[in-house]
Amino acid sequence: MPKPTIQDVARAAGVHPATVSRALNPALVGRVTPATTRRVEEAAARLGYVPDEFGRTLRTRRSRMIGVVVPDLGNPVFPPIVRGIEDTLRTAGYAALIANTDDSAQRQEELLRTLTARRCDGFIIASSRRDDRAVVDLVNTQTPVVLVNRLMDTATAAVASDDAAGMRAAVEHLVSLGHREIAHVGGPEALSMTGVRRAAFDSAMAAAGLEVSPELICAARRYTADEGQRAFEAVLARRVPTAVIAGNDMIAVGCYGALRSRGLRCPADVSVVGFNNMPLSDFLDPALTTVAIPQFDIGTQAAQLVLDLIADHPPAQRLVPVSLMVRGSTGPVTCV
Amino acid sequence: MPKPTIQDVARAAGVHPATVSRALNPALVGRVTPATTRRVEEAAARLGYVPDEFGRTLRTRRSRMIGVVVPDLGNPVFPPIVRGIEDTLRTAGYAALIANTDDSAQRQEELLRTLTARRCDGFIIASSRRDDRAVVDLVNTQTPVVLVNRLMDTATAAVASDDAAGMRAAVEHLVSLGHREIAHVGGPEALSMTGVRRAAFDSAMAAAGLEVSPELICAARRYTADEGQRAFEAVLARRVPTAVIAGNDMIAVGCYGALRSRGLRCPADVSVVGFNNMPLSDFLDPALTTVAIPQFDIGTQAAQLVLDLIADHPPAQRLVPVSLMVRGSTGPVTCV
DNA sequence: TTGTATGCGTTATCAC
DNA sequence: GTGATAACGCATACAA
Repeated sequence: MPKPTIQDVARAAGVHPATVSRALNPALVGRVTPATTRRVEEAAARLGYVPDEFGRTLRTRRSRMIGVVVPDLGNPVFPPIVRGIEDTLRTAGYAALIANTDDSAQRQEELLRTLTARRCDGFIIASSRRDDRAVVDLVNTQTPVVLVNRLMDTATAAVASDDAAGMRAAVEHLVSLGHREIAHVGGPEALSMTGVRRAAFDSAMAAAGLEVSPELICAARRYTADEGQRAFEAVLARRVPTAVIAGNDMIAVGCYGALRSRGLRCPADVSVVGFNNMPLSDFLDPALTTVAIPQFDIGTQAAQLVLDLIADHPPAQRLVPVSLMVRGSTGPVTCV
Repeated sequence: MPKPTIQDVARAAGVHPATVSRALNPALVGRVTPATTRRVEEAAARLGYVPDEFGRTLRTRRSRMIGVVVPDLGNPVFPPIVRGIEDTLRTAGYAALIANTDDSAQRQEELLRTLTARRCDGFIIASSRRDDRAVVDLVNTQTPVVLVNRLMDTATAAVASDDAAGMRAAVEHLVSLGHREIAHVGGPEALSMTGVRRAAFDSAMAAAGLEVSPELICAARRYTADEGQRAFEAVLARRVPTAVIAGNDMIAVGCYGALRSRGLRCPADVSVVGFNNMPLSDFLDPALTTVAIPQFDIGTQAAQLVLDLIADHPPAQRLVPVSLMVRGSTGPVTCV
């Protein structure tokens, strides 16, 4: 038997469909007599009626769906964020439509088109390129958009980790261990996060009175272990630093690989610091010292911000605090 | 300006909306004159018209959305599966609506209700309890359902890893290293996967001519590192085996923790084998020997199966091959 | 308090 | 080959 509609309930309760709609709408309590309400509720329960979100969307022009755009769910930092988003949205009666861009601008544009065609009420975008026409366009059409880990301008809602503070803490930690030759392996230049963390690295180094040596800086082509390894191997071929700060934990894992492939030990020869505190980073070999960002919380806040935008609140920005998790991958400089 | 509708395109092209629909439908090529088609396509391009999936759903009664139900996206084994699903669905013009159950039967029931209210065309369910009324009901209503890692009966489409073969390979590997005292830490009894892997363990042990000692068997309350550690600590308090096979990799990570907390070394004192080959399992300390299941591929196949069901193919079942990844967490029994 | 009428965007089905 | 029409399920402004 097909799913019962509001019509079926109306027939069963001997009332008009509109009355069923009102009786079942908690916001309209008092506009229907208790007796009628009870009859309707009974009929609905008996038939197993669940209001069709689709019909509701059609009428209200609200789909209660949020498009969630991430670079790659396979990167362990994103699942906790997505869970935070999903839990918060579900509690509010919303659903998340998740899409992966693999950092491709073209793919992202397609996805946003598709998600728009599905009438998403808003977007949470955790995948931000520097030249993000598609996102700018979206914001300009008054669509609720929340950026994750990117502040665009004050008119756009966003939640981001305090990367500058994190980078300072990382550099200070390494300096306190005696390091002065500190490398940085960032991600793809096209992503805004890369620039933010790179700039944070530069100023943290300057604040510590250290020079940033150009030959100790490089960019992985993606935020993955493979590309991180390849990038750091290029650095090591030029000069071996005493420590490296990676653009994120996956790149840090790649740095582990690069060190191994050259017979260097971590942290005895080179200390490694990651970024994000992704799941399992504490179980790596060695356990990774990393700048912890509150992943689940970032997801929660992003969801809350997009719900706020939908409720016509002005766009807000949140900078969430980070903390350095000191583990086994960093140690004092060993004299040769 | 609001999103253009088919009406706007019709006006701009000087034709009827129905003609626009036909002209833009690749399946109906030839039913509209080339000249008209070109006029329509030009108007659509000029206005930036994208057919509204919502209106289409209303009319065709097909939402092109698939509900994807997983226990917890935070478990590293699921993101690759979900990516396989999502990539395949997107290529076919479908979208994935993802929901986490946290292994709660009640939550799963709610989610299925919600997803049904959103008119999902089908479901991929990777979260299967033994007593899964909600899923059985769903299947009975002729809704396309694909189970992941659970075979229910021959009438239900499913894709599962060949856990029996994997468990045999794990036991044989340990036996070849001289192990005879092999423990098993499974997951919650209520989940079907737990029973499957437990039974596979029993028969693999029998096939190797080994006794299964009841005091070396136990069940974690969840498939997490914390619960795995707690469960294995209980085993260790009774008797220390020379090896343990975990119900999945997160439990194996918990076993690492339990060994450490008792001052035992892996693999010198106790060898550990995991299940799933989740991301980063090769970067753990020590690198985890584990039964590898083709996660992305499982997702791809699950998506294909649900699309097949929607296309009215009969339900198919796929048993995907597994392979044992031998790494640092297993070694020969050391004589005391 | 309840019933009536309407429209959301699209496409299948008919009629021309 | 193209136009007209109806229908999908619901919520709301308006009428009774």
